[in-house]
Amino acid sequence: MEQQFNILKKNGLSITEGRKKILELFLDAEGALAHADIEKHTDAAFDRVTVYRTLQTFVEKGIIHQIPTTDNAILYALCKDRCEEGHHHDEHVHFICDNCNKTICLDDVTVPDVKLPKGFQPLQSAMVVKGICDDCR
Amino acid sequence: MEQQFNILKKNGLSITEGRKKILELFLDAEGALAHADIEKHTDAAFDRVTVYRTLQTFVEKGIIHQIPTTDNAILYALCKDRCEEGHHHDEHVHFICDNCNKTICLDDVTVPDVKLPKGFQPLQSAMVVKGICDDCR
DNA sequence: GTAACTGCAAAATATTTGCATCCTT
DNA sequence: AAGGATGCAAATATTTTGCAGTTAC
Repeated sequence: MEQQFNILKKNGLSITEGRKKILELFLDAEGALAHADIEKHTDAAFDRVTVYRTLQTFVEKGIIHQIPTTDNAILYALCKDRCEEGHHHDEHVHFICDNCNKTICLDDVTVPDVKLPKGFQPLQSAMVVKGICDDCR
Repeated sequence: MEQQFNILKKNGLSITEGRKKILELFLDAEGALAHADIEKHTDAAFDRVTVYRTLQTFVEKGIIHQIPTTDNAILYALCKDRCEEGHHHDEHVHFICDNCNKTICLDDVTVPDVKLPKGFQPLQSAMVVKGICDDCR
């Protein structure tokens, strides 16, 4: 069943090879992907620039979201149902393994609310835990 | 009182102009600084490469820590007492204002523990909240 | 004096932009 | 046919590395 097709259609995007392929990667991926991962997995079938533009489009449409990291490499991961255009609800925790370096979306672990100082209004929060993942111990 | 001097001394680093100046910036700064901020504030008095190396050294020594962001620009901020060499305890929440774009260390807000799935061993966690800061409402 | 630190040059990487061409609708 | 998407080339920006000269201790 062409899930990629539906996602693109629903967001008013043209159905193209590149978009379908990149979307497929995300659907298949366990965790999050960096720009470099995508280039690697598509085997240079698409121009580097196209990958940049596709990722940017997907983020704008709310199909994927960005995950903050401390190593100058933005990670991207599929949004779940609650993400909508222009308004992400990226409320699950991400785990980055220090050993295998994979990033895993812990969909079942929600980001806890924190009490902010007076005057701070939260709109979105993200949490990244580093450590050793299940596979690497 | 030469606080910069003490910090460098304590960490076994040579006292140099560049290090003192960059450290001073962090001590004065409200929030976190990006590499670009530092270059701007030092008015090109130091080589770009020196800034990179100084920041790297400070991170290694546990004087500053990196803050994850989603915009391909690592932010740095002074560590508090609990950071030690090679082992950061960056356990407070960071707030990024959608309006003024400043990043603020909420030193009093600690990152809550989350219950991870079986097999995942946490070593370090970071939390970033985006929204509107106190000054911008 | 010696080891550590810095600046310069240059290489390696990463990202953005403009434009002509091709594809989707 | 028209607008959007892609590829290519090139401009920018960012980060890393090597080495020679300088500085802190």
